[in-house]
Amino acid sequence: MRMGETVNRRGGEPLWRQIERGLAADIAGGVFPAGSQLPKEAVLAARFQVNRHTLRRAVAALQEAGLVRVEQGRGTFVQEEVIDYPVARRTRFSENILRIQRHPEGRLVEAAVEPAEAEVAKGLELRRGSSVVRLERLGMADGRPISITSHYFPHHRFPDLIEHFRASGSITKALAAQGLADYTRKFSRVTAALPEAEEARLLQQPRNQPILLVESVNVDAEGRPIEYAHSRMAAIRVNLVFEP
Amino acid sequence: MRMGETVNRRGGEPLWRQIERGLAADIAGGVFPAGSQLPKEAVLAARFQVNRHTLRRAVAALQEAGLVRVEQGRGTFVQEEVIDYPVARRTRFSENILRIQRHPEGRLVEAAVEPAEAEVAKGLELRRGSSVVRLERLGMADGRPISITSHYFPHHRFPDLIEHFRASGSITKALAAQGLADYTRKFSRVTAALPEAEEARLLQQPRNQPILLVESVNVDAEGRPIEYAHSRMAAIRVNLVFEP
DNA sequence: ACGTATTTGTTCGTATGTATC
DNA sequence: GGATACATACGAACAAATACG
Repeated sequence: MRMGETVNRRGGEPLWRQIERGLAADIAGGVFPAGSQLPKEAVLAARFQVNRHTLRRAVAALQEAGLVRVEQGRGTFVQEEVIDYPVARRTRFSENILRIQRHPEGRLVEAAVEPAEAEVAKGLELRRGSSVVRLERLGMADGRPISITSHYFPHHRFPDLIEHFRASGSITKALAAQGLADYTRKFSRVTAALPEAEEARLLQQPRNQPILLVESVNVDAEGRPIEYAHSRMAAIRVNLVFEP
Repeated sequence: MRMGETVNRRGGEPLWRQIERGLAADIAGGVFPAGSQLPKEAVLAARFQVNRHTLRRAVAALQEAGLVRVEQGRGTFVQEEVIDYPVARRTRFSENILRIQRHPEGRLVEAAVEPAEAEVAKGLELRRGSSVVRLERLGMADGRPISITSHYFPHHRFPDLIEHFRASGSITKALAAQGLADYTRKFSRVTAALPEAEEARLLQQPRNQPILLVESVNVDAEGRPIEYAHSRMAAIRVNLVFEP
């Protein structure tokens, strides 16, 4: 039998507090991994041999402490660790993730050359319909999906970007290979929405948890826009941190 | 009978385009105010005396143009105008709203002196339980609620802040009256969530539309934290814009 | 937790007008 | 005129998401 499945009814310590400790230990110990669903209240109550009310008191304490998230009608979930994702003048995905001591990974979802939509053209200061390179990328930290980003670049300036990206797996390196030494963030525009089915699937998150929408433009040393990007980030896993 | 309720089947112009113009005019004219729900498809189709497909084609065009938002199972809603709320080193609510040519308003929801919670204490670099002033404020632009913000200040440094705020209605002025000439934003941390019932009520928004959570710290000229703030902003109405 | 009603989304099929070669 | 392609319009049925008791 696992630790924490019995309660001491004599020790003077409230039962719910013992259960709280037990569950907290299970979460910390990886018995219930981050993001996973806890067994339903009735099962846990039976396991600890207490009334459901007592169990609920313990879960309420865990929620207060930020360890779990209770969703009415769905269940109780282990709260994921939230990543502080820094956004500054020089914002590079891999560097950012490494900076916070995590393992970055990127997966190319799609790559294409296509005419620019209105938004993209505006961001890149091109005429609508101009040829742009689009890279669709899933960003991960420690194996968990963090962001889906659509990157757009002017095609005339970076004609072989897709090949370079495929070779290096890094946008910064691909841009360097195309002759761009450095670039900086001009602005970021942030809002939130509920994800489309496909976005929720890629980000491995429920559809009723919001995502952060980040629109941004990067410019070269002369201030000319070289990238327009549109990111969707899992809000349960990410805090965007802006330090001026 | 109102204009735009009949279609001309002879003029050569597609029916759906006439309907699109009619609805767009109704929205612009305030017949359907921002945020309101349009009559359901069947009703509109009957009103224009066309098939539901034809009506849907018109609504699709309106959605493409960003005038409405269609939600399966709920209905079609007039899209609210989105405010670009700038966040920079010097971020002042009223100045920001004025800068984007809108009329700012603030309503004090609550004011109190209380012991600091863990988060607040950390942000203000105080010991937990230290006395802090809390101002709960609803920010509005052109009469529409934009944000609910909990402002926290060290009580020992600003003992009469509440009175000064009640007198001037401005945090900047109240701080000035307490001897603080200027302050700047140290960082902003952004995430998103679905609103509590009370938050949705104050922000006059549906509970299934996310809010932006902004945690921020302002510091004085010497870099000492003077304000910790926790904002909840209606994501359908606000874009946060960060320019480094 | 579950069923029912409401509302939008999708997919058939059919018919008509218009522009092009 | 005829053949073809395409956009427009209507009808019916079913699927999917949501709201509500």
